[in-house]
Amino acid sequence: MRPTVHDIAAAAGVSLATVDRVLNQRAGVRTVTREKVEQAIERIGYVRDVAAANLAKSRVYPLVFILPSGDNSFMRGLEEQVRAAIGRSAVERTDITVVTVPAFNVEALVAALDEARAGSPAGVAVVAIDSPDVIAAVDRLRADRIPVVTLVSDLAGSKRDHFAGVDNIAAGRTAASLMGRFLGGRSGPVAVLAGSMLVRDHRERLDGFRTVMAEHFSGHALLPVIEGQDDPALVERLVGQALAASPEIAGIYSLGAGNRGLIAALKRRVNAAPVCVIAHELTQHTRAALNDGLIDVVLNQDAGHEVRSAIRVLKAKADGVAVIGAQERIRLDIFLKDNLPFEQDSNQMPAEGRQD
Amino acid sequence: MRPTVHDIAAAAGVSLATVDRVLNQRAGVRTVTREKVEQAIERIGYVRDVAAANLAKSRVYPLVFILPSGDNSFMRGLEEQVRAAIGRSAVERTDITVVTVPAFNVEALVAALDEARAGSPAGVAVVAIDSPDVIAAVDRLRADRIPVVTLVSDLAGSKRDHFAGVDNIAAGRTAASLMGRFLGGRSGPVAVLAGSMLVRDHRERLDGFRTVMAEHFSGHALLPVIEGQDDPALVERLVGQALAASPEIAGIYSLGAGNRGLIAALKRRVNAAPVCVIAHELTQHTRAALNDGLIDVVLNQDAGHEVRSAIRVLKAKADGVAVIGAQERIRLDIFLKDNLPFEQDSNQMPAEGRQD
DNA sequence: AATTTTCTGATTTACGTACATCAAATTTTC
DNA sequence: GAAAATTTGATGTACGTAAATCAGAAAATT
Repeated sequence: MRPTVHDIAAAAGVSLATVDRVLNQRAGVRTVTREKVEQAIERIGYVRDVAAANLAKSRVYPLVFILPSGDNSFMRGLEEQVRAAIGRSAVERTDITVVTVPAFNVEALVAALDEARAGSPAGVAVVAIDSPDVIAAVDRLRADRIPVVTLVSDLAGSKRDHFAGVDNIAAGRTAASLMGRFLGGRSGPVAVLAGSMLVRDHRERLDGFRTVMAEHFSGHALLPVIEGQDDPALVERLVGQALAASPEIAGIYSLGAGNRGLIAALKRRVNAAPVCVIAHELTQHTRAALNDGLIDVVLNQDAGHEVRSAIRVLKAKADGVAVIGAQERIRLDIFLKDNLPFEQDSNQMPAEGRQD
Repeated sequence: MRPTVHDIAAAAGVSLATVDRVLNQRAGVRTVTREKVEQAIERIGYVRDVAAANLAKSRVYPLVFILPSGDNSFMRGLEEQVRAAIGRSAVERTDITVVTVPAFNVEALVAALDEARAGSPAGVAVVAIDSPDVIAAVDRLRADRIPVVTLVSDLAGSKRDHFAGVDNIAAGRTAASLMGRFLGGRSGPVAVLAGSMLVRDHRERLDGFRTVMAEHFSGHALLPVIEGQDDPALVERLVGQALAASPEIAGIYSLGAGNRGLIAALKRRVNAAPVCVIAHELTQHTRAALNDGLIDVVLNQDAGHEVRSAIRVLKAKADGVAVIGAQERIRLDIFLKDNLPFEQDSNQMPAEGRQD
């Protein structure tokens, strides 16, 4: 049987009330007594029963998720996953608010962070923009002891507790490695398509990609980066221009969003040499393009995992409790046509999960 | 506020005791009354507070994990992950027993399954061998209403509740796709190294690999499958012979274990043409070989995820509760040198997880 | 209509922790 | 050494559910 607070009291030779004062860091305990209790806890190996504690506290975790608005498929998928988590809030004791702010807009994001802070939630998850103002806003939250998790794009230099997203430098390196090998003997330059250099994830992917291309595949020149602002229409226009200007392009690495535009531009090409295309994020568009052979590789981060991980971490931080490190590492999925998972409605409960 | 059992009682106009009888399917409630209560539950949207229920029940989940013995690195890693889970058992209310049986030994596995059954645990997780006797043993467990999850290798045709492992056909297809593209223009046959055709995961990987090679890369002949019994010494000998017999080999797909032997055989080659090597499972050996350029790709399944998923599913099945489907899908990791995760001791708690 | 059987209600205790109150004991301060 | 301040103990209630007991009501059987 697992030891309880009563066992601590007996082992330390004090009353239950004193144990409670020590456990919940309440005032009114002499240092000697406190140490006696702490030693007893150590000795008998007491671990607080979090479920019972939460029950007694009627604990709920008010959380705020701040996401970019707009019709970026990946971000909408992310939002959908947050809403799925809201559906589980009764079970998970969460009370989640979703706030959306215009993409790449520092001011709006700072305002949203400060507003979240005013509500003093148990934690905040945010898709960060890399800017000193945002860092300051995040640090204000931390100063109020509100845990913060960055989602998808990290915020280096801030005091955020955790980053729930993939290693974007590794993602860029992987893209380059696959690109170089898939191109094999073929020659020709490689184009890079990004959203904006304002967000850290895009910058990091580019860095990783450039490094490996230069190191191992220097035969392929890199064309100047195309910044498409994650906007399909703009992307389509810019990629069309690039393909027209350099018909000998051998590969395209799309490290941001707006892939609908890329796919449209690729479809318009006729009788042209094959291009190796590597893109990010598995959406209905990239999935279809992968199946059609228009895209060769999709690098993906599982939005559902990221959201669930962010929630677990925020709850743990709010309780000052440990986290299973390996479980919270978000992995980079590499999808070829051959290992595409079956499409599934993320809100749908699996048949196997029904009550007997 | 979330509705409780008291609210059901009030809404249905019955007593708490009756509600309890309905909720816990105890006898002594007329059908009409039962329906009245069920409707009330539906109407007010009651969800059982699992934490409180478990507390009241002092519920623990005795689970049995049955794994192959031997020095297969992946299986030992799996066992380590189970032991890590045992370390969390106080928090997770589990009581896990690990049983190891000789690999590829149907009789021993059946005996272990029957012994587990005798202890009437809350669930059993098993690395299955594909055999009618094993199917029968699993179905005996299910007949006793003991949930069964197959781990790593599935057991088609059995009544197992769930499979915690990767899609091995997709894994084989992916291996072939990468192999074909990495070989690019190069010619030469491809060798396949398996452990045993007794286990379903190996057969499925082979099927997937053959299909895609035949479909898209028929220029590369497939040499007869080498069965190395997952034994490094045997593998080294057989691969050495194969390389000597067919020096023009362009690629090797190792779909089983015993990769230490493969790596040793590769290292012994000098002044030979490059061979594209794709192997399964990230262990210290394959990791080193990947870094050294001896192996090009490692396909991996995360043992920690599989174990945690198996536990979650078994607990959920034992409680007759739904599971988040997407969370329990075990993904195929594709590792190149460039996206290798940092090595980390799986038992080690991350610094960030410590108490403040 | 009387009896047996089956259902339902009322009530209590328990799970492990949190939190509050009040009295009693111990220290500290002057 | 007495008064004041601090520390500790004893006790009870609460969280939401499980499970048990026993009395009483309703239904089914004779």
